[in-house]
Amino acid sequence: MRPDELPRIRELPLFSSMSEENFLDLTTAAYLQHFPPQVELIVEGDSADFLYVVVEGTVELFAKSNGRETTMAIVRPVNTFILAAVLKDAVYLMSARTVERSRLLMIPTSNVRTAFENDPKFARSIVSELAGCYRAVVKDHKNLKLRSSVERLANRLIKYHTEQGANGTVELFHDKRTLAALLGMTPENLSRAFNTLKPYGVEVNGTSIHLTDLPALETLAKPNQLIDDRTV
Amino acid sequence: MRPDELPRIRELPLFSSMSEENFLDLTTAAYLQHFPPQVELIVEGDSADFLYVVVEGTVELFAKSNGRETTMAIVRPVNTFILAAVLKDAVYLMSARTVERSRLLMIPTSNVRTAFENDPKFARSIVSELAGCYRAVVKDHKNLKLRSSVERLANRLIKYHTEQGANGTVELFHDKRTLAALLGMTPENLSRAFNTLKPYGVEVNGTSIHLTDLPALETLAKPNQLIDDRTV
DNA sequence: TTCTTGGCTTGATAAAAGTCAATCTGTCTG
DNA sequence: CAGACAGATTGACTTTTATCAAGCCAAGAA
Repeated sequence: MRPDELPRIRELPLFSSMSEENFLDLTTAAYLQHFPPQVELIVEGDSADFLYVVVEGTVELFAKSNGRETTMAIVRPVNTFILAAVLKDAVYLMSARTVERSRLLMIPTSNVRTAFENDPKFARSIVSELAGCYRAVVKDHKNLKLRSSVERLANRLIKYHTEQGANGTVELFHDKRTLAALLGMTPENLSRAFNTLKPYGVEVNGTSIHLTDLPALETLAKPNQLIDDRTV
Repeated sequence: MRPDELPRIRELPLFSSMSEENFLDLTTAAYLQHFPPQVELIVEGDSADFLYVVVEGTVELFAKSNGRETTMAIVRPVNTFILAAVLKDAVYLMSARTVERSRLLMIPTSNVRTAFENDPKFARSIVSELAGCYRAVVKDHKNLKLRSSVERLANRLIKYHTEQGANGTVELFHDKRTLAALLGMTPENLSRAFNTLKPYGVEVNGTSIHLTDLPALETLAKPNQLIDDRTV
């Protein structure tokens, strides 16, 4: 890893409170690497060798069963993935691939666990990160079980809109087929869901979406903090 | 708490490796209490006051949104619930109610976090427990996104069958409406799904189910370790 | 016993979502 | 520039799932 990149990593919530010594132990063992788009980083069922941190780019977590495939999550900077498998020394439950050219920090499993034992503050950060991941999946699960596909799309648009500055425009950072899989529906159905939302002020232009009647959209979507708010 | 009950708690994976001193600190602050059936223990949105451990009985975790309700999980002895909310000092994402008369250990949030700071071995157990919870939800999510309702039922029956000794009989420890909600379908649809499975050797008798043709059922269900195996 | 009750099942129907095939559209490439 | 291509959309249709209403059945109460 280039030494000038260390400070950026150091600032991440996961690492900011640990001791300098333990941070160096972790990072000297780690790799910071570029990957081209569409590279399979890990395959579900393999044993966990590295903890991954997305420093730049986008990573898709997906899962397969019985010939079907679905997107589980999109990981953007700066976030980790497959932390739970690393901590349990278990096999991955999800596969991961890069969506675009990405820069990833890869920390060997054993170093993560050593740092966890030696540095109580790092242990605290790990737990906070892991609990956050848990709560994110619970929210996804509630979303899927309690809402129709049109409602999921509407709420997702409102969520992105808020996160992107609430200026009337939403930019999708992944293609629509991925959005469809993320929302648990087919691409065809996503198209139709967008049409259903047209009367509620949703104007689609490729990956750029204008929301011209947010109150109407919210009336339909009925957003719920305990599902849609990332920070809760 | 009665002193003769301490040893049983002590043996739980979550507590077995922590120091005697810290264990006593935790348990003197905790309450071990009986609850009748159908008591609402916590409500989603409330802030996390206690970590709960189901010592005896059954607890249902559920969530509501926009007038709809679904079962998120059934917690049986000996397991914890809402650990993530406690560790993040956040609000509950799920509500909980007793299904039958149950005995629960309630540990105040602040004591859990103190013990986490003071006892590295307890911290290790907490992380293992939390990672396990995370992986359980990921499996549930995969189950819901990658399978039809009949497949979910078939796999659930196989799972229970394995866990209960694989002797040809499965006993449901919750009523069918709860099973339906847990599997993400309506009670009517569960009834029909059981009918669909009749040709595959599934004989229903109230809450007791016989599996007379496991190979056929497995051919239909296509069980997947990375979804169905609790221990992976 | 008879009545009531709640959970379960069944049937008819409707809505939601998926599938398949065809078409469109913008981008890339030769 | 034309052609190829991938992603997106649309239409027709099927399957899956939900909804609503009615009936069944076993357990508990009078």
